[in-house]
Amino acid sequence: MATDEAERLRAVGLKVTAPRKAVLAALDGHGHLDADTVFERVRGELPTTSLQAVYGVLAALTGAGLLRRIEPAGSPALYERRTGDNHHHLVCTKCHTVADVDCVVGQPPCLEPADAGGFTIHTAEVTFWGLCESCRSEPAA
Amino acid sequence: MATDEAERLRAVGLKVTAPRKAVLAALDGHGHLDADTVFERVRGELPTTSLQAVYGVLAALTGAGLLRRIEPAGSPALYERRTGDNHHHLVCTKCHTVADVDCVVGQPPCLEPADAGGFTIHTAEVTFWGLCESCRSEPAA
DNA sequence: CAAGTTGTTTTGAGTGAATCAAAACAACCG
DNA sequence: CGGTTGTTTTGATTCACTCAAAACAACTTG
Repeated sequence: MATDEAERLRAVGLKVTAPRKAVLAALDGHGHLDADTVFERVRGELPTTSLQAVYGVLAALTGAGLLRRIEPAGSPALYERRTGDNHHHLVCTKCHTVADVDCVVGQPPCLEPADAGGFTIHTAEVTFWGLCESCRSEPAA
Repeated sequence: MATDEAERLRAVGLKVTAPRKAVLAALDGHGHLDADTVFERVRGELPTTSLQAVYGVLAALTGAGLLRRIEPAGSPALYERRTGDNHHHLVCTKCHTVADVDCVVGQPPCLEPADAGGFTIHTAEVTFWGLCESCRSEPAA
């Protein structure tokens, strides 16, 4: 549905613009994209869009809770459509591919530290590092 | 002990140099420092050291297992002396202060994902986000 | 302990990712 | 349809980090 994106934008009180719809569409179904890749996809159907607009849109959508932003060490920031379901990530140490994992144990936020050291915690983020299937079967670097 | 650093360098097969000893010393006791802060501290007692040397040293020591490097979203890379004990981190969403927490549940690596999705996992990294004590008592931004 | 080899540090330039700012523009309200 | 508010474009800039070549210092060997 083409208006699906417009709906979601309105629902969080954001103005409906072509770049915003295009960014939402670009991230649909596909897992984890960096700003540059989103930019390329958006350009495909909306060639006047600038990279800065994409950064602005990604920031707005992340702020509004429509997107989640993750920043695995060694990769540029990645954006994904799954939000609010407290899933976590697997990152390949070789090719930096990212996959989703569902919540590791129990209820969100999944974990409580033994001692919070005076902090008021609101989020727990878990990143698993390892080799993905295709990198494991390739000759070692 | 001034030779303590030299010992540790030799133990992992690295040449003993003044910048390396100074970097190890700069990180002693203090929790989590970025490259620039390490650079400033090293400069204090070894004024000819360049920032690039610090980057090189940090990379060498991290590679040798003498330091651990963490990269919380929104902060430059931080280095710490605790390694191999599988502890995790608390990061303040306001001031980006980092504190240590011990392993959350059971034995290292603390967690196993429900479904590894074909990945061969070797590390689990947990980051807790929240407000530190002093940021909580300050007026909100 | 002097010379050579290897690896480190300096010096200087360059990159990628992201941010900032001002002007042109478009969405939504009435 | 006109005005206000917020978005996007255009262009420059920053920050953290990396690359490369030449000068230099640590450990080894004779």
